[in-house]
Amino acid sequence: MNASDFLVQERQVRIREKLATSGRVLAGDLALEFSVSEDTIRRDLREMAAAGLCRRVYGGALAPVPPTAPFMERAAEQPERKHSLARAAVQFIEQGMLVFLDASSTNLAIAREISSISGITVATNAPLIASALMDKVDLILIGGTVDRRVGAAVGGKALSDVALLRPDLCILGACGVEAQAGITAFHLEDAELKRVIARRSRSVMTTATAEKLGTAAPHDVIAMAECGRLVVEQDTAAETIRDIEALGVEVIFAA
Amino acid sequence: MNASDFLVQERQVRIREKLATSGRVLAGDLALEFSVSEDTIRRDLREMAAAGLCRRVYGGALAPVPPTAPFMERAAEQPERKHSLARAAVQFIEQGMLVFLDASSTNLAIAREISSISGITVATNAPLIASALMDKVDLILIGGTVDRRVGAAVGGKALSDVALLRPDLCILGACGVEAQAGITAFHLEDAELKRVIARRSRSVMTTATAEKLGTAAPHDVIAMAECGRLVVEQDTAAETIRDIEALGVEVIFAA
DNA sequence: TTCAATCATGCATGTTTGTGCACGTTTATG
DNA sequence: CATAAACGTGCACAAACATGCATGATTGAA
Repeated sequence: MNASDFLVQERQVRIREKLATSGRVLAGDLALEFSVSEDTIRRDLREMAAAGLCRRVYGGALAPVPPTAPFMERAAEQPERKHSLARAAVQFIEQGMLVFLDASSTNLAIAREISSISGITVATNAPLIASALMDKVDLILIGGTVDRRVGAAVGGKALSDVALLRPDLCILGACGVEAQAGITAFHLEDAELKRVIARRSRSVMTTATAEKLGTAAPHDVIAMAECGRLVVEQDTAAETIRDIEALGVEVIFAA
Repeated sequence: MNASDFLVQERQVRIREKLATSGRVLAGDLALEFSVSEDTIRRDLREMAAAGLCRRVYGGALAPVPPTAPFMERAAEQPERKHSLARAAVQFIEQGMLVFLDASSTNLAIAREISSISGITVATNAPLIASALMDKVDLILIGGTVDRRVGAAVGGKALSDVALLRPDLCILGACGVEAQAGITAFHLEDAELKRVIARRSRSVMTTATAEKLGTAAPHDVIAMAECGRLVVEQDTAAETIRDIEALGVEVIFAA
């Protein structure tokens, strides 16, 4: 049947190779190249996307954005979903508060949303978030060596600096959120900083888009139970929510 | 259908790149470049604007600059003049250097220009400059309380942090540059920080657009003679240049 | 071998998405 | 005020899409 017969796995490996080299792939081209129907290619791509090996787009697929990519890149990904999470999160910020905003694309959305509130102070280790807030609120910049992947200062200097703060509210950015593993970061230094500031804060809050929920990442930050509030999307699986609420975490639904 | 077919996402990424480099984009040009109708381009731009990735304007779009400290408002003023100063200044940055970039609109232009150089480390107290450099160079962020007028950290914390650095090159932003008064800042804390970092640097450089030259501001930073190099525009008055060169400062003309 | 179960695939179906065009409105500029 | 360019919107159409189903190949146990 297959003129140049490929096993499914072979084909998908070839697609991955093409993605790695050119960064993009068209369904039509692939169908022609492997002499299968576009339907089959689409099935492949769907499968691969589910495994995080590519990003499905209309017409083909793109190389996956590495989760360690500068978080600004990810800010563009699902703006309206992040925006609704941000709107929900911002409601917990009250006048007079000292808020710590961790580095994350959703927190950047929060920073943009924050415009209306006055009389608050925000501390952050992320230059992009700081830029967005500079002329809106009183701002404390956490310095140190900037990690390119995280997009924020995370070194020893940053650690000792955040240890001087005592925020009323800490909004963590998370790589993954899972009932057992807790809130996770991508590397150790980032996790360490998140842990320190979270422990020093009067309350801790996190936002989680669907794809982050249930994801376990290598380094945990704090146990789920230590996070007071979690903002999730409306259509989040009821089971996931039950697991998290069972730990005493207040789950907030974004509009 | 598409002669040089682009996926939608690819096109938008390209537009973002163009925006990042040139700061502006015309709908007509883009339509031609990607061989789609202007309607499509407009839809893209509208979408991107909704995500905060650009600002829609009549005829095209501009790079997003929602935040701007007072000093940054001037960044948009005469982009091409600042750009040429920046190009001239960047040539003095060499591989392996530790460069301190002070808060100023011209320094933001320098940060944007710096893309090509590799193997350098930049330290800055300005979030906007840090944002621009984040994924280009090794970055040291100077923390502290951010002064809204300056657009950078200038408090006691920032002061003690810069005292730990020993840059090869320090590029100062100036409110005014005058042979007698020297390089001046707008308020005391800013001046103090500039002075400390300038004294600690192996070499000091400043850029001055025409309107800054000869301007005396309330607080001086360092005497003109302590500044090794001054980058000025081509059409600067010969008399001004003579006064400054008389103090042993090397004057560089921007192309 | 034989038969059933599983799998990959193509095709037909109805749906969604991106795009261009026509229309009337807004905007910049002389 | 006049004019042309840029604009937003509704509409139409084709391409890309998801899904269900039929088909033929492959596998594994009887």
